Amino acid sequence: MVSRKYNFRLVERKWQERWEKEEAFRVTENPSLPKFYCLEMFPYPSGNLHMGHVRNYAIGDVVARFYRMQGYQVLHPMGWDAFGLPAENAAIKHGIHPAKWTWDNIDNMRRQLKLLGVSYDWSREIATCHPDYYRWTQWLFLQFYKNGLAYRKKAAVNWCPACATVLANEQVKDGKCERCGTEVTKKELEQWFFRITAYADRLLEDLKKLEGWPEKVRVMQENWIGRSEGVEIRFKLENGKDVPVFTTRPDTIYGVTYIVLAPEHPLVEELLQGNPDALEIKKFIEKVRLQSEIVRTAAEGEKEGVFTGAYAINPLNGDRVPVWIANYVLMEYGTGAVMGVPAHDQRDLEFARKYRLPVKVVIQPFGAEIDPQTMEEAYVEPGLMVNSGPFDGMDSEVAKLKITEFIEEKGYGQRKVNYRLRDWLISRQRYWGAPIPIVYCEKCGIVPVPESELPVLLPLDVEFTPTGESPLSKCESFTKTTCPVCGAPARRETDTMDTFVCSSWYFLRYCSPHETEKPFDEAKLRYWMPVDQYIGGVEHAILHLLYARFFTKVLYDLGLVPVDEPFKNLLTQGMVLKDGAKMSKSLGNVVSPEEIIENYGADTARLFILFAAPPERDLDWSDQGVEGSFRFLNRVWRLVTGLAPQVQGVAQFPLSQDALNTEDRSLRSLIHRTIQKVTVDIKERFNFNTAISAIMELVNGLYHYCEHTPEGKRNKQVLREGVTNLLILLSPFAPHIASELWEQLGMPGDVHAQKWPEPDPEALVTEKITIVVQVNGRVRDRVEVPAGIDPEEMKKIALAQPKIQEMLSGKELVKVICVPEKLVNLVVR
RNA sequence: GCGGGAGUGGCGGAACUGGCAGACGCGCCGGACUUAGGAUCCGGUGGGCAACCGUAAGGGUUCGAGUCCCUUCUCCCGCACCA
Repeated sequence: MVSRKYNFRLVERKWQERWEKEEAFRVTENPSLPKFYCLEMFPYPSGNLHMGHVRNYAIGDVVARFYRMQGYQVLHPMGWDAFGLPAENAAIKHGIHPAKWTWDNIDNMRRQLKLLGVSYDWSREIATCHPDYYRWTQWLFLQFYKNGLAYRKKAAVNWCPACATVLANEQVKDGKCERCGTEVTKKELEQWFFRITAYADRLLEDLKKLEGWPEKVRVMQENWIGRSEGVEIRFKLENGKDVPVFTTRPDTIYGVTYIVLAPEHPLVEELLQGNPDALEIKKFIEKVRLQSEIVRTAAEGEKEGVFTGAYAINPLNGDRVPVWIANYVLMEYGTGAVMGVPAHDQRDLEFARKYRLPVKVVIQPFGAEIDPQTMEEAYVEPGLMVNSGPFDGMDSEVAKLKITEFIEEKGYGQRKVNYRLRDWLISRQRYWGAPIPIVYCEKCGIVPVPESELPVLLPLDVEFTPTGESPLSKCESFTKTTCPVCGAPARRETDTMDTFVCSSWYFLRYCSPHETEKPFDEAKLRYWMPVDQYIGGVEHAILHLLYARFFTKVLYDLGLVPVDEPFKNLLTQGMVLKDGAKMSKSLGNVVSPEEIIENYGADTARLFILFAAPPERDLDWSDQGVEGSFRFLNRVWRLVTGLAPQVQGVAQFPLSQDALNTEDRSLRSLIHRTIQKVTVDIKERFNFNTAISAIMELVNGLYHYCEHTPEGKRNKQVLREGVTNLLILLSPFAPHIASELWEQLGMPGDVHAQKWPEPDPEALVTEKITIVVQVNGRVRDRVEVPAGIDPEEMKKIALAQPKIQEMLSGKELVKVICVPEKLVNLVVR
């Protein structure tokens, strides 16, 4: 029985229920099949799906369904990045417990995801806030700790007053909190760090392996890690102490006219002893410390400094240079001290001019001369060495190496590689996160919680106050404990872990989500890892993607994970915009996925979002575009239901091309060209928009065939071939309607379980082709010729065309270019 | 400033290694069917009456350039006193 109208609500509900009941997308390891791990970044359970999610999961589902039909064992899981601040804010604002808020949100979003019809193996669902999960997050923390990769230190850290917690460097954007936009301040706190800098080199080096990643993301990570090679040189202070400075320009060392320390530099204190201006200087230091990150690190920011009264000796030429303190030197990078070379460094020049410090040129441009008195811009290019003792006359690029060698020989310093990357601050003064499994004992100090006592459970009966103070620190039943080593009364760590810790290993957990003895089963990791295709927003280019790589490398080194890179291929999708702007409540341009699904169905929503733009590009939401996609699905529905009586029960005989007439052949050719195009577009190019347009052309072609061929004369086998392939090709994009029509045609099995078709080479062969005839590069005529035509023959035919003859009369034929089976270009004068 | 990407009809976007610019869709115009059509089906649709002109602008290479090279402009994204 065939229903006439496309009732998407009925169709979608029916198939969603069936997939759920049959657990249609559940997978297990099957060593006899090739595997494919398709992963989309799991969402934070904010409560509702937004269009960005729909796009992300629609893309992922096309990939997953496609590979499944290609015969792969496809792991396609979903879960929840469920710890985080919004849950806590909801608790403060509405008095709902973060746990309840989170779990309710998860329920709602799971429901919405199911409305989308994404082919997940729901049996593998995980939530990072579940004790069965965060137990292993804690366990991993302990492994890091045992291996010296988790440590505690006091440092000036980023503090977000609004979130009332510290932040990692990666989570500060333009001096503002990446989450809430509040200006970040500095706070001196003792905090937990992960030693990601120990992996800086490998994180950088292995980017080269990630050929399946967008160049853009690799470059961003490269810049973030910020490796620079240089020399650390010790300048001697007059009190006998050494000040090491880091420079990438040892060739400019003879041009040093002063030394600058960061205001936080440990030597500052003693340098000021006995200085009558010490009070003034300390005031300056205090002022700089209070300067926000934005002011202090703005490139165009005013450089400010004070003279300490002390001098240092340049070890290479014995110059006595003043030691200054300035706001533009950062304690966190290098040694917290730099050598000032105003002639060859723009920042130093600006500083020197302001404070009337001498400028000394030590590199002159080849064939030119710059004057230190009048120069307005530092000369940073290579050139000829001058004023540099034994190195005079050398090319500065050569001198760079020679001076480095000289410094090392003399013991003035050594080569050094510095990174911009800092260690990852993972402590958060918040409640809704994985507790750091550490106990502080008066006698034993920092004591890790024994693995057997994990998880350190988050207590549920805590109080939330609007001040944002960590509820854990006030929860005595939690903080009061005994030392696991000596049994004495002890205090628990009350900070929780950055949620990025939780998301740094979830892709491993999916491989064995119910494992109770360990975080993951190695045999299963060996089967599934790495993730073959990872899909998500580019906003995680540094944060999550760098952390996840770091975790994978650490776990690889510990022998726990068989791969050292987690994500083989990465697709970063563009944003979903409305009227050219990001969808936001304040702009009032939010389109709700649930509303679209309600009015048009999930298939339409998915189809539109995949058709409107290639995945990496931003996509502007268009209500009319949605209408168009909806119209197309209706067109498919009418076509297939209309043809059903003609193709039902028609056997799929091997077709012989010879038996077909011209129309049948050309339809068959279209069918197979479509198969070819859709396959390539999904598999090799991720161009879902063009894949869908090819399917649309097939539908147009089928309509066209029917219009021009009366029912009695239609070739039922070709029609059947067309309609069944249409549904198969459509099924990754619009799975519900494809499933329903497949069933209505009486085809055996489910469409999603069909083998992905391969184009028939015989059908792809066309006997006639149209070639283009150009005169002087301009198209002048088109001729139909037999395929496989000899180039000489092509030329002859081209020249014989009346139009061409006419154009050529009275001209001299200079040259004939022939692209076989494509075009003939006649060059005339 | 440095790095990455992008500029193609009224709009979203096609065009693999240089070889018919504008596929497909939206919108618009016309026709058919209709009591009606905002449904559906069919046809048309870069500009110009034409020769011709058209892929941000200018130059170059080539028989031939949206595609390759040089110069410039605009927009988006990332990083930004990192020594």
